[in-house]
Amino acid sequence: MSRWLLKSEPSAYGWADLVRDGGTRWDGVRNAQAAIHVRAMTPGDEALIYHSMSEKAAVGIARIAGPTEPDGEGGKWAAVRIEPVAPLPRPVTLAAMKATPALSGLAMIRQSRLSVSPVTDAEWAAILDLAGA
DNA sequence: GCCAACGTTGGC
DNA sequence: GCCAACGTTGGC
Repeated sequence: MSRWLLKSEPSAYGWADLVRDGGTRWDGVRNAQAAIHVRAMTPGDEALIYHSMSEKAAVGIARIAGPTEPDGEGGKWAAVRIEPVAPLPRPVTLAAMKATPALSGLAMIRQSRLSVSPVTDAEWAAILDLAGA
């Protein structure tokens, strides 16, 4: 099982929307590197939902709920269905992640514009620890 | 509001 | 195929 981080602007679509909907099709990714990550997802993988811009914090855990599907014209891009698993006991801010040595290599930190990025097992554990889980 | 990072577009 | 110009994202 792999682990991921999905970035979203909460005013566009956030954790609360995901919970309300019971799941959603995560589409509209229009970045080649991010699309590679989407295509690498398999059902059962887990993903942190991170709110960018105003909040800058990871807020919940979602599960990849289906196989990746073509997205966009000609299926050039990829989308995947996700479902909410649980909110983090407390949000983990970007500042907290940056202040944690174990997370210095986190893909999202190294490349802030990447909207879909991998999270290693060790990084995942460190983030859940910060979340009080 | 500004700026850095990065991607894309279009002229040559 | 190169590169300048421009657009977008997202942190600060």
